[in-house]
Amino acid sequence: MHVVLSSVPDGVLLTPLTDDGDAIPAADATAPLRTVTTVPRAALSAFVANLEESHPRWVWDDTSAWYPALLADGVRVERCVDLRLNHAILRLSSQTAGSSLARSPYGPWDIAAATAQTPASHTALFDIFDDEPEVDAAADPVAELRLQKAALATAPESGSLGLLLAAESAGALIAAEMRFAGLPWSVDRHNDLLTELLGPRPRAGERPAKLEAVLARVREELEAPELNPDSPNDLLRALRRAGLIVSSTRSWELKKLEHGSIPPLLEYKKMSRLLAANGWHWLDTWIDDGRFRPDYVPGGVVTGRWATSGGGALQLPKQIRGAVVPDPGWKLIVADAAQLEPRILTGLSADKRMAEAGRGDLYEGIVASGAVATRAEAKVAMLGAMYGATSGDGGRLMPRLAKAFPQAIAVVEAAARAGERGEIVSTRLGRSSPPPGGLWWAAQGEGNDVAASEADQQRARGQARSWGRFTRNFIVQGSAAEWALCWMAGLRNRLWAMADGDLTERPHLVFFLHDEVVVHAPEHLADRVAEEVRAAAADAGRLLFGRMPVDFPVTVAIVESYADAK
DNA sequence: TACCCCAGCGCG
DNA sequence: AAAGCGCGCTGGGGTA
Repeated sequence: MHVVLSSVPDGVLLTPLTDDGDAIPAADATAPLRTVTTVPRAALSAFVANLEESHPRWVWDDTSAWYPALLADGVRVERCVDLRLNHAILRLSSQTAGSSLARSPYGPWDIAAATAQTPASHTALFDIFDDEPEVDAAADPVAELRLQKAALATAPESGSLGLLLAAESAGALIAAEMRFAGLPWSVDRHNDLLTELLGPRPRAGERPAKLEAVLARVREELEAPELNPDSPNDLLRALRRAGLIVSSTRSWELKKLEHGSIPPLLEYKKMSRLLAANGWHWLDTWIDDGRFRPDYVPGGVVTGRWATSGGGALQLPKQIRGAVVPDPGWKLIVADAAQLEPRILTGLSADKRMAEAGRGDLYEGIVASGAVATRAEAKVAMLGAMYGATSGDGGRLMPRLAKAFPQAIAVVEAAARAGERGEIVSTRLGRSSPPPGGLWWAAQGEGNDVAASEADQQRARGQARSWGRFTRNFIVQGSAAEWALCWMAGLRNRLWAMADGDLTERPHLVFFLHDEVVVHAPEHLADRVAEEVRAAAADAGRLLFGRMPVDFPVTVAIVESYADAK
């Protein structure tokens, strides 16, 4: 059974539907909810908790708008349909391009997708709007659900695409649950780490002692007593005045220089970054009650990866991971999918030789195949293949990979060529890349014009290749994101089944980082959690690639601190 | 004051 | 090692 939730003036409207999206037949006396019902807001959680016993699929416009209030009332739900997230997938998927949904004008269900994409350069969707689209208060979730079901029915691979929709929605539940539970964070540990690395917390507006000390050395070496090291302009001028030839103040460029100012300057940059990004101010702002609660944004990246907003949750530097510690009597189980993206490529291409190389450590396997000499080379070559390296070590080594594993490399090359032509590519489960925007097509048009200048042609070629690198990576990164969603969704169910009680009394997910998860669990269950993590990974591999023998090994660490995991 | 963009760097 | 994917965040420096 589906139960659709929507807001009405006097509360929440609940519409029970069959799994096909039809009204519950009058003759069906077994349905737990048989008629459209209005429930006051204050009574919603209890009503949902009660109905949850019959395992319905809750349907709502936006999980992040509905679920936190339920969680706050102690209500965890098993399944949902997040209409906005699923709409975004169906709107763009090549598989549903002919559906009514894909052909309908842009409306309220597109807002999430459009706004999520505006900061990036992928403005294809947003180009369609002249202005911010107006929110249609009457956007009917029942009608939208039916539109989505009809769209899915037109998909040639409706099983895969349906799996993606379910996984995306499960991800939305997980995101809300992780925020609710929070990542256990020790303010004291964090403060200790900062004090050790930067010196004691300074008064407002002052630099910590250790920063001040290295800065003094930089100023002395550069003979620039007034230098503002945080201003790239100022710093660049000072470096040049000292006779150094530099084009920027990037660390990797500075590292190549021989000068007394460089070591303290690099130290300063490292420390100053920590202070600005994850210093005391961050601690005051983001840690509440011993928990870090970032705002996860499922589907926030075009490829289907999650984004976060606020707190920089996906960029927690390794330096401060020591502050992530479990509650007393609990453990952190940190699990990382080893070499996920190359293994995803193995599955996408069904390359048996690469699958064989991936029996153990994939990079060692590539070395053993004779393609390259060292593990480091194997890694660089693999990354080069997936990102589209054209020069450097990656560009040099990638052709050797193509020789040893032609089937796998052909898949990313084909995706790149498609992108260069402005075509759409899709992930394993059917998430499609956005089309290139109007500016891109305009540049191609100018470059192909008979009267095109050399510069026009170069610009067109450059942009075409750039879009090709995007589509090349899209199929791998996007399919990896799907694998990770399936992994987490499966793990979520397994963890729930391990114990009784509220969400945070059982083993539960507290962090997710593209190919890595952290579970917070009572100590006596930690070993079993580790097993479930591995089993869920194997399930995810089968969900995406069926009986294709691709291994997805997971490294698991049971630790007292996130910093202790590898 | 409010916003915008850039440079730089953290993560995968 | 420094070119090749996807992000978010900060402080500087500019404009309105």
